[in-house]
Amino acid sequence: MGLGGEAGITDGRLLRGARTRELVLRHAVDLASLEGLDNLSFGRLATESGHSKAGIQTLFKNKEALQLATLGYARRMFIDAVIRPAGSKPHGVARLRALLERWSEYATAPLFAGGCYRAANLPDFDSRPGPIRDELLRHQEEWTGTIEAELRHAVAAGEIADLDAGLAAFQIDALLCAANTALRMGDDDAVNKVHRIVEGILR
Amino acid sequence: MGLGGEAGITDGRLLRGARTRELVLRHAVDLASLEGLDNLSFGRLATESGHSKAGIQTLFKNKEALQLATLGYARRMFIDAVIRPAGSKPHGVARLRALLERWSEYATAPLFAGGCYRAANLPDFDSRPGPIRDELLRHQEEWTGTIEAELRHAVAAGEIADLDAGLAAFQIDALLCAANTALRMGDDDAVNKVHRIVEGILR
DNA sequence: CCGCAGAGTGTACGGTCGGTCGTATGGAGA
DNA sequence: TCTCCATACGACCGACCGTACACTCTGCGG
Repeated sequence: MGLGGEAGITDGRLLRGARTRELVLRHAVDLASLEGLDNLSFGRLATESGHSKAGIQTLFKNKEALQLATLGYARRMFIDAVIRPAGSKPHGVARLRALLERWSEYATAPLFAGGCYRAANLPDFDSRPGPIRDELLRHQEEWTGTIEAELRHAVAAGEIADLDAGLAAFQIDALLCAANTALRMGDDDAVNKVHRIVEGILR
Repeated sequence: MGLGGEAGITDGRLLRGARTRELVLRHAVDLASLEGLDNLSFGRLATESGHSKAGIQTLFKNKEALQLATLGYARRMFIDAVIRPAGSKPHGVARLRALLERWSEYATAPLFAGGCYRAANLPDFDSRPGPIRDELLRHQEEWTGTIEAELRHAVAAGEIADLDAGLAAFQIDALLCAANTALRMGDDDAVNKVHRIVEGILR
């Protein structure tokens, strides 16, 4: 297992690095969802992972690279927790419902300590151009793209009435993000709200 | 004019304080919408406003007090720009449309340099209990509450079909927040998207 | 065996942060 | 006039930040 891509590594040195890199990233991803990507710091990650600050820095060159690595790891966790499991369902409303179901668990249960990493960090970086914003936007479009694709399948199969798939995907993602922060604020009914509204959209 | 509440002050000392306080808050509000409330700093505000760091600190005691003052000032700006102008329209869909129209301008034009201050900071503080989160939640409920009230008026007057006003308000606010970050990411069509979806909700 | 390379450590540097002193200025009120 | 008080300032503190440099250790390839 492991999301670090350490599968094909035979070199013991690189493998050791990949292991601690993943161990650190596991903490970093929680911190990023709790307090934001730019509240990550080498010193803090070092203390909480039992390594030295300089050691962490050799693994992730500079802070921006650390942030990008954290983003990549979070994306892989997201795919494993939400997108891949839904892949067993057939295209259309079935897979769409599976995606939303997995997303609800993903946003509720402590996969990330602070909820969805995208919803937590996109508003932070939407006014700061740069590689991190670009990467976040890429993840965002990847997610809304999957929703939109399943909506198109559903329409093509006649499972739901004809609609603007792109517009509906935008709408659904907006609901999910709002539900994510509502959950953090103690609104336990947020998931139910999304469920009701989306069922209304699917008629 | 002025949002600092310096209207009834006759004491020259307090009046001078209120003036620079407002001058500083004007900068603080832009910074808070651009980079978040906790990226505010006394030193930076001091440099950009031409005062000394200690001088700013005497005006706002704590950093937390500075953040709360900034939140309060942003709220007053929001009310002046969005809620009050719509007050001239009659209750129901008319005022609701006016609210959304003003909100679109509010999120597009540079009233706040980084867009809606609430949408920018709520995801930041949703996992950090404390007075700032509480205040943000209060503003949020105040806003969704006004939307919900107009929806109820519209239903009662028979202007729109019967619906769950609370649920619809949650939905509309979700769309507005999503549109706000979409605007920052360069999606010029975001406002139009919201318009189309909301018109669908109002049938 | 040798030399290279990556992981990991220790140390230091310059900078910014929030916060706290002591103090000076200048209006308000006695 | 004298006292009080809020504004405003400069200097300073300890903490943390990101970064850089000079190491040691260890496993790989020639």
